[in-house]
Amino acid sequence: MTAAKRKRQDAILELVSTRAIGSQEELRQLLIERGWEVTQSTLSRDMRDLRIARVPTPSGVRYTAGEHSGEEGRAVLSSLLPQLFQKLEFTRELIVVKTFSAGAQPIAEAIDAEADPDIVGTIAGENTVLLICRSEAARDRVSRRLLTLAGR
Amino acid sequence: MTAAKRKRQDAILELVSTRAIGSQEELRQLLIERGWEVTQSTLSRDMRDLRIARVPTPSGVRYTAGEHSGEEGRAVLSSLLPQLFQKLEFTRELIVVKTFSAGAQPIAEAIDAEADPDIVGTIAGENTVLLICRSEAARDRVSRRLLTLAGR
DNA sequence: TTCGCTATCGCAATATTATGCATCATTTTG
DNA sequence: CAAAATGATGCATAATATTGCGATAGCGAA
Repeated sequence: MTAAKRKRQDAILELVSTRAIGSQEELRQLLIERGWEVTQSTLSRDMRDLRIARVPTPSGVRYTAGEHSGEEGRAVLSSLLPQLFQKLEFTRELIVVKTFSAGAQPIAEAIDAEADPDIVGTIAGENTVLLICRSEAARDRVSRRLLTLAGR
Repeated sequence: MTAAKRKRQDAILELVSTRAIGSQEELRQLLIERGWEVTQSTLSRDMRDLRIARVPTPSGVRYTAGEHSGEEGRAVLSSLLPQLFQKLEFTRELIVVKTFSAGAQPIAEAIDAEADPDIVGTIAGENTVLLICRSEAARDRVSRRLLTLAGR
């Protein structure tokens, strides 16, 4: 696997988990805008490699990257947050992180992976992550850090 | 929804979750063996209704029924809206749905349950639901569909 | 039952995705 | 470094999936 291919597939995963993409051709355009010029054939193969599923919905087809996808080399919080973070609110020792669609799961996993002592646990829905912190002080530390990592 | 269609879709869900099916044509054959004679077109529509995902793997394509399967989401929303919907307005990629008293929460939940890629997220108050859409085009699709489901 | 309406479905045309093969690039070997 | 081996990609085309539209079946009203 060449470096170029790996980076392109990273870009694909990021795009797919960030936006609602409806065809390989559409994905191709987005990649071209970002400097990756490849044909649909290649994307078809990339999609297979990455196990990206094609899900038909009432309002059109959408691609989604399942748990299988980024398995090797799990994404770190600092690369995920700027992409997926939407906003954050808190109360007491709880933090509610709003993400773009389908962003909650990967972010929660990345947070779990850090095993931050300030964080008791996480619960992830579709686009919302609930963080249970150790204390209100912990909540402050965590929320500040998340905002920083997200680039806010 | 006719009884025949419902039963056929039940059969499809069972087949898909029981076997490794690689194409709609293959599924068609299995259905024929079981007494359901329909064309691949119909199966394409059933797959969409049931949100059955098409997952490419190194060893071929496979269909999988996720958690979304079944049409609870649609059923709920389509039964809720005619009851609770009052009116709808929008601006940019936002839609404001006005409902009758206490109608916002259940409608927002039903919408969330659909995981429509056009919708970034929802916020529900007492009788108002704010829908954040992916784009203005998405907003158009969503608002049209809501009006239809509501019977307007 | 008969009429009128809506949902389903098949057919054919389109659109989208997958793949065989040749070619070009990259890495490995000697 | 040269040659060979392996990997990646484009092109053309096959395989699959989706959709517009007209036909028909199913359902409720009178």
